[in-house]
Amino acid sequence: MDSQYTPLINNMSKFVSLTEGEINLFCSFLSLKEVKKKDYLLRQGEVCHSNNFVIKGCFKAFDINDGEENITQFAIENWWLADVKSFTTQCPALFFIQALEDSAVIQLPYDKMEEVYQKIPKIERFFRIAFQISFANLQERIVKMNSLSGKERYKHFIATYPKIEQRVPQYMIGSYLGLTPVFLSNVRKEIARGN
Amino acid sequence: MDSQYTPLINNMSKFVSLTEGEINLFCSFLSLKEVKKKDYLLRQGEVCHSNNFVIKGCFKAFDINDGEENITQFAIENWWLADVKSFTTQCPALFFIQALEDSAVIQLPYDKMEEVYQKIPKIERFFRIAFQISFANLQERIVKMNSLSGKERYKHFIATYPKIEQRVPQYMIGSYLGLTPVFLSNVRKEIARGN
DNA sequence: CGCGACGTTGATTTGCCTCAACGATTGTGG
DNA sequence: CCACAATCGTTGAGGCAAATCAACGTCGCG
Repeated sequence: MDSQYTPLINNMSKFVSLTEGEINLFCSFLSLKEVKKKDYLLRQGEVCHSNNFVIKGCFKAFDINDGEENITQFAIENWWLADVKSFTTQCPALFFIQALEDSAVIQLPYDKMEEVYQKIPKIERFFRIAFQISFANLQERIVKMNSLSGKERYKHFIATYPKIEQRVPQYMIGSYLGLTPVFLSNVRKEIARGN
Repeated sequence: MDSQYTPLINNMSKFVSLTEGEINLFCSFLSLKEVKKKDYLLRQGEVCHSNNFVIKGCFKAFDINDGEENITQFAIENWWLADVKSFTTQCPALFFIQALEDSAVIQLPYDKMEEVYQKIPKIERFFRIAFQISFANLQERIVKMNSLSGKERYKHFIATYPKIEQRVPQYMIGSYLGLTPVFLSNVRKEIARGN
């Protein structure tokens, strides 16, 4: 086992231990997709046909409201990324997903999920755990959105996701945090002097 | 099968179909807990030992920040409720969970989860689906928190959760939406005249 | 080189909060 | 069964955090 899918297998081995046979079978459902900078992995209104695991590059997931883009998620190497609602129910996607760098993802297609779960129940276990943890993380994020000021949210972000802070423009971090670029610039100036 | 656990079994049958034997086995892991109005199902700092399914009454989940309570979730009949992070990792809970009415929940204990998943894999499938959908819903909630004004968030809330709006005080809905009672009162007045 | 993308700065505006006071309703003990 | 205290919602005045508007400097890139 030393394929292009190794990073994904390593990620899953955190929660489930797959046999050689299971790994080979699982990999037969996967495919690799490269996405050039500024290209879209998904557009609002389309159906999200696959769950994606980032092995290279960086993405943003966002919607557009009154012409303003509103980022809800970043994803870099070893993150899963999808419009989960659209992927789950095969309804039109709420989000655009766009590459911020030349990127690559491993794709797990919706129409193979039932077969995957049936043939390799450990995969369903993996996603049970992954979604459970992801849910807990979103809950914490909501708490912070409601209880912290803009400056506090920014400080928390750069402490929590230093790798993202280095790779994406400030104004996108602002969008993720619900702050304008102008305000974020002022916050950064304040922080630069001692808080 | 016509026990006190029927509402829970009905809820789970939306996603998985259990045999008579599986139902009986599953029910052997459950217990019923009554919670009087204003009593706590969980306190911040405690470990969340069970996942709870509300069969009667109403709860709020909140944390306290600078003495201000900050509600992140309501739960009424047929909702699941837990501090998911604490339940998952058995770390100290971030949330208080308090009954707003005389209530009752069915409890599924953490230390039985592995056994349940092993003996009844369909249960793990159920929670995979449930957490996946819950995750999608939280993602949508974050989008709305970032893109809607206070008035819009309130209008969306009462349209989406009319039953909760009728049962809990306005100021708690405000807390859930990140708004003060004073501001919410003004918003309601505006809405009462035609928007 | 020239243009677009990005960050910064200053001036002004606004959405929402804080503070304070006041009804209305509910509940509770005497 | 009444008196009194909590609880909850409302109203008005004033204040602050963050948005908007506008202009400008810098950098990278076609």
